[in-house]
Amino acid sequence: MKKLIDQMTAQLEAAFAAAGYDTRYAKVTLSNRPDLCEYQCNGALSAAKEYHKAPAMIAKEVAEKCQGNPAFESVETAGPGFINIKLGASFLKDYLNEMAENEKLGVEECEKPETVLIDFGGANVAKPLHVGHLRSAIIGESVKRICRYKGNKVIGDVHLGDWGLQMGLIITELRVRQPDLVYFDESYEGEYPAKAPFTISELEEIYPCANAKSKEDEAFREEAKNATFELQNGRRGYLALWNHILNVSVTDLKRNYDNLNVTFDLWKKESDAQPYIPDMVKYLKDEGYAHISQGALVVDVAEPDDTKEIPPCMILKSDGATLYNTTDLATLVERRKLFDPDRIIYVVDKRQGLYFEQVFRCARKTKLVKDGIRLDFLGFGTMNGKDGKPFKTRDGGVMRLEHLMRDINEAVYVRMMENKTVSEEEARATSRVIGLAALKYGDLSNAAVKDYIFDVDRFTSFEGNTGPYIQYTIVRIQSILKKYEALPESERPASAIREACSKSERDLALQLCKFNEMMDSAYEELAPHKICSYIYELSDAFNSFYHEIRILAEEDTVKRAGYIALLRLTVRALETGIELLGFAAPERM
RNA sequence: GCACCUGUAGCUCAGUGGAUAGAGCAGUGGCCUCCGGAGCCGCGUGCGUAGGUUCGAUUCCUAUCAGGUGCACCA
Repeated sequence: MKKLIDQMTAQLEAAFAAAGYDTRYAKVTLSNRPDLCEYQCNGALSAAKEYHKAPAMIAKEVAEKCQGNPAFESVETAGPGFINIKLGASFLKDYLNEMAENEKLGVEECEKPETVLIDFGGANVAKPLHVGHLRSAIIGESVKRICRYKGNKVIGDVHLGDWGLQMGLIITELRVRQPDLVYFDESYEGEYPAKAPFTISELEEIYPCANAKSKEDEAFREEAKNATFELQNGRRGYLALWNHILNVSVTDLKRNYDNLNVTFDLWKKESDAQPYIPDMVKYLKDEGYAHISQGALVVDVAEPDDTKEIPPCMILKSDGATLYNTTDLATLVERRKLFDPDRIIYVVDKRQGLYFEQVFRCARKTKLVKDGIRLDFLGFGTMNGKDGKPFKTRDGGVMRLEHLMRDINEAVYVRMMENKTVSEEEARATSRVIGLAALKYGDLSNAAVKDYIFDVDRFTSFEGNTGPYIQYTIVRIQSILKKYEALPESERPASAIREACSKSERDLALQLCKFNEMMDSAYEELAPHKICSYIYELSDAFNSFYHEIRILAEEDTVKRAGYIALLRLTVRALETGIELLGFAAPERM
């Protein structure tokens, strides 16, 4: 369905043409003076120069060509040459009814749907998820849903970190603790036990311990490096241990992501890309892309018009070992082979911006990726505490994601018990749904690139621009709809949305019309926060309408049915919005 | 040193080459015989600074200041 603003522009194009002006000046925009008009066109101002004519004159001529057009209630000129537009009531009503019948609320799918792979989550094996992973998961999930809504084939990949030094560290520490395990016996040739020799909580304790040790103990670090090397070269016992670590971790990660309502289509891992490395390195050498610099194998990626110095992209370290770059490049090769994506979006901490710039340039230059592929780096800022510094626990440690969610749910629960007389059991269950909304909306309502301040008190206060407010509005509308459905059928005549007859009703209608425009821009810019502000404004518009109009008490049953149709559309827009953000509304709250 | 990101109201954040820059919180004054008051309706403060381009700049460009971040063998 064509965006309302484009339909307006088409009308204005006809008027500009009829008045003898170029149609490129006809662009209609949302009014920034809602007191004067709903939409506006500023083209007369810019056309003035080309036609050597006063902008007000041009505006007047164009406005005259619009008179009598049923799409408009009025087209007037104002100031130095603004063209102010109000929509025709009937046109507006028709637009909404068409939107209501459309499965996607009028949002058009991409003309050329793409295969989009989204790399997000940032999880590592054997490390618990902490707040640092929160943004990647939340933003990535929403971006995934937005891209899918626009009709693309979208693949979400967690791309697990399972192959670096961390694995060597864990293996080495395990060896210190349990030297007698068969995994360390090189002469052992039998089957290894099916059960892991550790639990997830032990694993989570082992890694930080080993990591700390490696920073102080040179010998331990060397041993860990060696273990990493042996693992990567296929030492049987280490591979078996690695498998255990992987299984135990993934089970735990899935549980955590489930709680966040975040899912992945793929659970690929760094190690999956390993088989592609030898051929890739050979190719880079044979084709003359790579050369030795300071002992390491690198590909130059600097370009003449760079404003900054871009270091070369390293393929192999001077000791011949692979590194993160190698794996990421090999992953691109793997993805091309398995999925042939048209676009890959990395949802990663913005501090890795330069690094990804190198990788992307290298991949393009060496043609490891297909021509025309879009490689997007969606970098996000840091989540800070109230003091403006990176979010920490009270004693200065890294906050685990589980604990963060538990705290939020608890805060919501406490508030629910204060407010209403819901059963404890129901409050428990509902507080999880609301807590998730508070958490996600609090994050997503900020532009991703910016650092933002995470404030539990604010997010769980449930007042103003928050996830719970949106949920509340949905619950409220659903409650009205349920009451309406319970009426006898004879009192519920069929009716579509009717022409608005009050200011608040018209405002609500106008806000609904912007849905597909908003969606397109959220998609173009990969900007979930645009959905947040839209649904907030829509909730606001609904609540004003609700306070002004007695919906169920309306005696004219056809008129009442028209209101109900408007409410149904409103609640669909809100629910679609939160669905795209990655959370849902409870039945009651 | 070089580069990137960010500077908008007391606080947390939106926003735009156009007319009078918006929300929420906090403060404050109203609204429950009425569909859910987690709500609604009021009240006031701001585009870091200086130049430039433009009919018009908070937006684009340049300089400058402040905060954050990054600059090949970590990921």
